[in-house]
Amino acid sequence: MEKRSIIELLRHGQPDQAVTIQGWVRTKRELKGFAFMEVNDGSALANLQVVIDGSFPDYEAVLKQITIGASVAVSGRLKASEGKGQRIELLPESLDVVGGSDPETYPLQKKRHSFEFLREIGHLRSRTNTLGAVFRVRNACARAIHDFFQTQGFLWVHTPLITTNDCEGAGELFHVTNFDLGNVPKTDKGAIDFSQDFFGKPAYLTVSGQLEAEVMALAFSNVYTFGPTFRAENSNTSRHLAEFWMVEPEMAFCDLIGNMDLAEAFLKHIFNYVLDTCPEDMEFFNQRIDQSVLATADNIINNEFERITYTEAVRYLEQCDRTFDYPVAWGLDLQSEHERYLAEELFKKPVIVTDYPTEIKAFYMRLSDDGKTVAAMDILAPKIGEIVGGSQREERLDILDQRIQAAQMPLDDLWWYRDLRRYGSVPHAGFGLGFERVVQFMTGMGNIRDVIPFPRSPLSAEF
RNA sequence: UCCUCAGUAGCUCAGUGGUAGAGCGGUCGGCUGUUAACCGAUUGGUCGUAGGUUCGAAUCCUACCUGGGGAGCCA
Repeated sequence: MEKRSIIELLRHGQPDQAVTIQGWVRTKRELKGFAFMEVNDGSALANLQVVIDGSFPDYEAVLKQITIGASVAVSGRLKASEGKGQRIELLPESLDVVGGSDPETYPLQKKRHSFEFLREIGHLRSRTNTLGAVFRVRNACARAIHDFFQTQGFLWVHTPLITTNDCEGAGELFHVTNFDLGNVPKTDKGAIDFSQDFFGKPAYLTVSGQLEAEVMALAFSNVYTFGPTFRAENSNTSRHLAEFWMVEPEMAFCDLIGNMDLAEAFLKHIFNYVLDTCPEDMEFFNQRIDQSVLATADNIINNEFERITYTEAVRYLEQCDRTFDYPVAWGLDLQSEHERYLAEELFKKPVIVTDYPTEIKAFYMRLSDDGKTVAAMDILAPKIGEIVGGSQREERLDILDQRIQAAQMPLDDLWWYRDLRRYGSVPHAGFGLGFERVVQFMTGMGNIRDVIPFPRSPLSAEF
């Protein structure tokens, strides 16, 4: 008998087919003279129902071992189900309880648990319907990302996780050191002597692969990074993690329009791919988590994103009949409430806001001819807020240097980045996309800690 | 980090100054097709921690810890 995944049997299994399955018991229902056991192997949201007849060898003893969470291997024949709710079921000829599970202490029950509780049992929560669906969708998203870029000839480049460059401009950094923290070398003046540290200078976990991605784009034309990034911000929200994954494409010979076109096509592709490959999981989210999930996906796929400039956005906000907690004025950054109004209420779909004031954006963004704005773009999604942030990069060395100095950053540390503008500089652009936020947006999950298997956030890194 | 709400049985919660409760789960029993099965019984608690007020505190006060929601920062 061949081992089969449960998803394969649920979709294509035929009556009388001899199969072996391996998985974990989700639930057991005993009746007079026979019992139902539902087995899940993670391949699908649905379980395969195994019907154990009272005549099964050692029926009583076997049934006692079949508890929620136990692992089992079952061989037998499929048959058309007599009951409603499933097309086929399995009649066992042999049934091994591979690993038992004490029902007195196993924390998962046949009922709905709060996500807060499930986070406390991070090693077991992936065995639940919701988290299982989340991580299958997460996998599909990751595959869609590679699929999108690879078919368009982008090179996946691996940028470093450890960096000695502390001026990437985003957030607090985690230090990387092999110092004995109880006995850190000091200079004569009492400062930490980083010359004795592993890299001979301060090192950090990266907050972005963008600058290195630019290096690679100026050799391979179109590249993307996809990997973890780290922020030591003390952010306690449902949208922030200390360790999260980011996708950062970078295109040479590309301007802001090309950047926006790519970002929009990219998001549409991911949604299309997931709807295509995880229909049951998406249906589950739509029923149990957020009843707008499928409509949202449809909205993304079938509508053009609204494109407005920052200046227009400010005008919309000033003219609307809403009162905001934070002021709206040209030159001030958009607040969460403003972004939500634009995406959720005014346009009711993703909005791309472009051409932000120079002062509120990073040094590497290209200065526009008006001298007041930069070629930046943010994609604002309903409920999630900023899901994509990107820009055309400043390719002119003299202007880049002015911007670096205006940001009070040392030119020397960025010598290699500036060199890119000295040798074969080209207009280029790219964006960053928070991977977990896409999964959040896609699934409707309210807390970002529930769309990554092992979330890291302030005071929390247990599993 | 700020604002705000919460912490009581394994889980979800009720109990707002006077003998610690329910549902679910677990266990035992019943039931010949169940679907979060159903029916009956039973099990289960240092009321987040430390102080304080009071004859008496789960309940009121203070501090701290942890978690949720919102904000800032951002992706």
